[in-house]
Amino acid sequence: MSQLIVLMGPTAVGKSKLALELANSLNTEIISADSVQVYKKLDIGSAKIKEKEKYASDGSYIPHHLIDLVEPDVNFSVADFQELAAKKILELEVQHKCPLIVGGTGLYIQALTELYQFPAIADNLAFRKEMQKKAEERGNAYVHGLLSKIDQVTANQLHPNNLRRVIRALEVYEETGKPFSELPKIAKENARKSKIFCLLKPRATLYAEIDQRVEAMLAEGFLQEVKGLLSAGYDLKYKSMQSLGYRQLVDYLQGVNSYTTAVEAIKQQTRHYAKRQLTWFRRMEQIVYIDLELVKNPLQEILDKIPKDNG
RNA sequence: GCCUCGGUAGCUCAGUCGGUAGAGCAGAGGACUGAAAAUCCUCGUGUCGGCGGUUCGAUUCCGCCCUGAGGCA
Repeated sequence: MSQLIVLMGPTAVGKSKLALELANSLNTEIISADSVQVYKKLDIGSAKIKEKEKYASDGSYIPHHLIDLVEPDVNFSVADFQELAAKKILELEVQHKCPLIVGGTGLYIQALTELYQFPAIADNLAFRKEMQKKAEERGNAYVHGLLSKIDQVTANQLHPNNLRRVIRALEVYEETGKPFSELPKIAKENARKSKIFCLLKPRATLYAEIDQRVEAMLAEGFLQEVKGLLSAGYDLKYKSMQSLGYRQLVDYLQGVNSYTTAVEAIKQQTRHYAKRQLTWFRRMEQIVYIDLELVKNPLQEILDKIPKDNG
């Protein structure tokens, strides 16, 4: 089994372009690890690569996988990603191509590199709703208290206000009969080696480029895209539409916000998001950081650090 | 020239009946196992425009000056 090559980095840092050249050099294909690009029709706002852009500088076509998997009304999850990515990785290995994972969704990447194990249960939406209602009626602390009774360890780790995850832990208990903290979490015995590269830029540069990219998306017709999605019946109740940029433009189109407020909010929240991504990356182990402002030839730098016995 | 209201954290502003000040936003740090572009937690010292006066003590009261907005001539 070959090792995984991972190229990650915060939003707007310039992953996609470098990924094309890297994939070409390694004679392989790209597996995207992006929680929004999995949705069809969310193109401009997710900065999805266009068909005509999937060519390396020497003209070679680079296939991209795990993009456009489901319609916007399907709720896609990490577990889905993990399963599909594993399948795709296997397919590439059969062709003696080393899997190249490219993306910014930390959880998705870590679910792959650390082989997270997820309990084999279906979403219990009714249960979630019920708990939500309890929280509204009796407070977050009450629901957190319910968790304390059946799983003190997880309860201690979760802030009572982090309702979403408190409810999830309760749901897992409801479905499996076991406390969330006692489930096996990582399948270490099957762990595969991975070489992880993280692209960086100084914070100020990154933030300036985020602003520019938001403007570029709007110039490209982001608002039209959101209008189209809304009129096709995809609204904020779907998680795809709760993605950055989409939700703010929906707010504008529904009269909640002015256009300028919406645009400013997109920029701000994208900055916050980039910061959260960096926090996530920082905790991952054995990351090779590539500062794009310091490294002259990032492609070469990466290639030099990939062990030759690969693939 | 006169009158009125302002000048307090990077921004918008609150406040101190005189005991050196606090919110929101921005920004920073963190958590994260089936919503993750989601969700959640933590972090606020700044010549309180300047110089004087009164006072044990002034950002707060008084005077002058600088400065912004509006009004009257």
